[in-house]
Amino acid sequence: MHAKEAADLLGISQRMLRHYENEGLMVVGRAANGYRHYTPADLRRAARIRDFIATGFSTREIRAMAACLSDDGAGPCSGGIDKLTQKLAHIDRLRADLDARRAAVVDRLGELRAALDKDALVD
Amino acid sequence: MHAKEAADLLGISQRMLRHYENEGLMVVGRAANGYRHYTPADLRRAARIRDFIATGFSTREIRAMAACLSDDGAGPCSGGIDKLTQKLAHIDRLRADLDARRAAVVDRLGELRAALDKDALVD
DNA sequence: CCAAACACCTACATACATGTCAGGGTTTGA
DNA sequence: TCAAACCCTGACATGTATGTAGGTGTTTGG
Repeated sequence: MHAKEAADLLGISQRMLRHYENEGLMVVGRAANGYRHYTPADLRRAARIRDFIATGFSTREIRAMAACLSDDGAGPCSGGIDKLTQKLAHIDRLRADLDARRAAVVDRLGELRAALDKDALVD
Repeated sequence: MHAKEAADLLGISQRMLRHYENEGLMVVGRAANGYRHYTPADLRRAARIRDFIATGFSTREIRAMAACLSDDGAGPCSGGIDKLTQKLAHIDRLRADLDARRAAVVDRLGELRAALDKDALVD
């Protein structure tokens, strides 16, 4: 599949897709006319890169754990496990935090609605 | 507590701690001599910011959240129920996003560990 | 009282994600 | 065949995280 369709599917810009290549995170085949051709495997790899970046990894870090990117990424990805585990801790802390804050917001929303209802009665 | 101790506890640099302040993510009290004084609440807030940043959120995004999520956020959030409801939707999307990301990371981690175990058997 | 350790601030520097524009080729449908 | 829609490369631009260095005041242990 061509660049635009791939980018649209992944929800990122063609610019970023090219960026992944420039940074050595993936290699994409070309058609005779020089156009990039994204295979399903390419899409999965790009999606992983996208998620890694969205989760705060730099291209440098991602490159260092390239083995974690391929579908069959069994290889020496052990360094990646540590980093991923660390990242999990961050995410879990955030989740707990968001839960607590969400509860607080829900509470305040309840208060405000109660106040509005009371006002409505007075009106 | 002073800057160095706080930074060491949080595992970040004093530079970043100051950065959080410059970006308007937190306000830190000062002693008479001008030295910053970090309270336990400051430390918790800083830890949250640290985690948000480590997980790929920008100070801009964090700032936008802080305005409507702080305990006393009735002020800046006086826009009322609409804004809060909007924020709530935002938070819920974030939660869903973190859930998905976490699940993906857990899956990936499982695959990698399985692969390592298999390698161990062969050894 | 002095030196080491810390604090403060400003500012320059680097790395990276991303956008966008320029200039130029290719595909494709009407 | 012509225009719209794509593709490509390269370069410049911006926002943000983070380090580091220079210059200077403060604390504190010996």
